[in-house]
Amino acid sequence: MKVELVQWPSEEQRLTQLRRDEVPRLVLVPEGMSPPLTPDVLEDWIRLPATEDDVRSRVGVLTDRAAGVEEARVPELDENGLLRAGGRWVSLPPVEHRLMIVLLDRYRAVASRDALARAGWPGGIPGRNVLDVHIVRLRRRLAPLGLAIRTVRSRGYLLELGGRVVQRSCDNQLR
Amino acid sequence: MKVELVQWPSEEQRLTQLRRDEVPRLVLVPEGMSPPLTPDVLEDWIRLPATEDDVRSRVGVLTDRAAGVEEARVPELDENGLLRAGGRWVSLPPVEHRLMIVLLDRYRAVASRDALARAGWPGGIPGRNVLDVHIVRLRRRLAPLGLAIRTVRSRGYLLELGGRVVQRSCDNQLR
DNA sequence: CTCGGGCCTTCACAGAGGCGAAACAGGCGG
DNA sequence: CCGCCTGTTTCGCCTCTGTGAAGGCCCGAG
Repeated sequence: MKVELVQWPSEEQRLTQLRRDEVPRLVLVPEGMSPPLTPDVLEDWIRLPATEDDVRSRVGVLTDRAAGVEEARVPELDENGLLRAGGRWVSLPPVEHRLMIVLLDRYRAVASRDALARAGWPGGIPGRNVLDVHIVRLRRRLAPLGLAIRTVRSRGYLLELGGRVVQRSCDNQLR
Repeated sequence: MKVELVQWPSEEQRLTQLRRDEVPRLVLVPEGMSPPLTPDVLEDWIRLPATEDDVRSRVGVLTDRAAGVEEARVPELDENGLLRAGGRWVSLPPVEHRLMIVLLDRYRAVASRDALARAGWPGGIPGRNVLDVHIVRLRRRLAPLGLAIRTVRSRGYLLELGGRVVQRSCDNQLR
């Protein structure tokens, strides 16, 4: 991911936004101004005036760290129905667990409604609407992890990284 | 933990040592010299000459990060039932001691109710509800240490750092 | 263009269980 | 006698799941 350069303190609002979106950023601090400090590993700052090499150095380190964070965002599902992604986790109930196995197996590709239905209900699908409902529930559960299930009309569903990590509320979901 | 100041490149060997020991460190880089770069979050560098304030700022951030890393360390339990975590400790009664051994063994992963029951009562589980009650008691004892036991419904429990993480179903809340 | 119908999304509800937690009782050691 | 540890009972909330029903979106037929 690209590292953003932020003027301080003139672009304070933009900095807040970038922090919330977990975008790596380098804050440019003019002489005599005290820097904004945070333990966030995706943020660094540099005192102006600075050489281009020094800026490049700090940007490079931030890029490496962002790559590590990105790596951690790849979801993993364990045998207990625990889904981990982006350093967070949620537990999935039995049905959603089975659905997620299929979605992860086809990660970033389409999982057909049929395959999902067969995986979720090996003994036969109870009702025509059940799958839809469970997809909705799964979506809500996945949102806090930054994952999203996209609909591919009349084909199936597709699991991928969501737009951005949504605040820990279930009300605002990404569509 | 104290942040070490390292001259570069004269103290290169010391820097290697500090990296290996995971000691937070700030590398002092003379003008014209390129800094040693690493994605390690416990290391930072600053270009000389620098003001004392700037050094203090970077040292402060490193201190915060080191505190975070320290906090995240796996809790330790000795054979006498003394549990240490986050700089504090509590003593655990026999049953809870045995439960905690299992929880720590599966730290941050699910420990099944079954495994916990077998560990807590090797001679057989007295009642069907005992485990729940002891988990509640253990929770209360662990809270002051910043540890939390999360429920993974119908599967077991999971020990992790307590605090702000809230994991609930998104479905039935707030109607 | 407009209408009708798939195809999805989401809400509301109810039954069945899992779990949480308080309250109570017995035992043991100081 | 008092305090701590342990087991038991009980009450009630919350979760999981399936079902019904009310739209919304898109596309082809007319």
